Amino acid sequence: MEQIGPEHLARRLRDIGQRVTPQRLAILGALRPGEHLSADEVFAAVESSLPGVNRSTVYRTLEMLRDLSLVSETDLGGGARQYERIEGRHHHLICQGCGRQQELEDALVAPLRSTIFERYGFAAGIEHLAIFGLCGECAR
Amino acid sequence: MEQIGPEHLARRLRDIGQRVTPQRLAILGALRPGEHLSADEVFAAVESSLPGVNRSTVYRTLEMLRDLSLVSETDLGGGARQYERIEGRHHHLICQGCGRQQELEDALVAPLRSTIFERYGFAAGIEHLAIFGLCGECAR
DNA sequence: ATCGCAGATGCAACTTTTTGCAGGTGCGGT
DNA sequence: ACCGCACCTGCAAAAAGTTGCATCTGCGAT
Repeated sequence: MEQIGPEHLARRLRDIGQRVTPQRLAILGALRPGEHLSADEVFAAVESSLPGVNRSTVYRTLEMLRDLSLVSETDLGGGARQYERIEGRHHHLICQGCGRQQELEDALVAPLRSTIFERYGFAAGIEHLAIFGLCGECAR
Repeated sequence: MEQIGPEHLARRLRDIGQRVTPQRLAILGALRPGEHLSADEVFAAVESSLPGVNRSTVYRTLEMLRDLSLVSETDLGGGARQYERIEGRHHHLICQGCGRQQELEDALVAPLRSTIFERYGFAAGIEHLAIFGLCGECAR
């Protein structure tokens, strides 16, 4: 059971050589594992706890957090991308027929990661994959 | 060696129950395997061969072609998504350190597709994966 | 060949995301 | 405790992508 607090986040940022700013704490604090938010929703949440924050700061910070693998960014083609704090790898199967989503355990994806490393020496991230296709029902 | 012409594309569209329109032929015709274009570049190309086409038509058509797996859509985080005609599956390894791209054969990804199908009965597309991470050089 | 209509397109407004730049601020070094 | 400056942020404008609606058009049925 991991407790997350401002100091925890601050340490995590500092550990990876990033500056700790109120904006970043607020943005990271607005995200939690298992909850998908759009950039705009993040903005709204941050705005209430720290008025005056700019949209572009939210976008830039989310981009940075994505690059650091602290946050996943997923484009479900629905007009706005979804952001989520990463706490352990997981993936989604998205049916293009009915739109339903299903979680996919990382165990199935892990072999791909290792194969890629063996074959290319490439350390693949693959923190959060969005795999599109057709579910059993819709395939018929 | 596959020859592609307007009639070929038309047949392909009709086969999957889609209407054949000059706009669609032009858009599909502007794309070719191995060449990544942004939506705007597609628009420019189409515009010259078929003046008056609207941007939103380009976006809507690209979206449809993506859903039909005729075209791949990839977000390389560089401001605009890249589109490419699919002729056989292939994937990319993208290094977040140096930005270099490397092709990844589908053979390595195919097992994931089958595992997902066995386990969930889900027919995954995965036509064109963009996998981020660190190449051998940058990992050091 | 013609008709009818579901599906496509053009248009315009709107939302979402990116970018250049000027000023502000965290934090390592003193 | 204070300085300096590289890194951040806010701002404003532009670029990229989406949507609602009225009109148009491919194509199956007549």
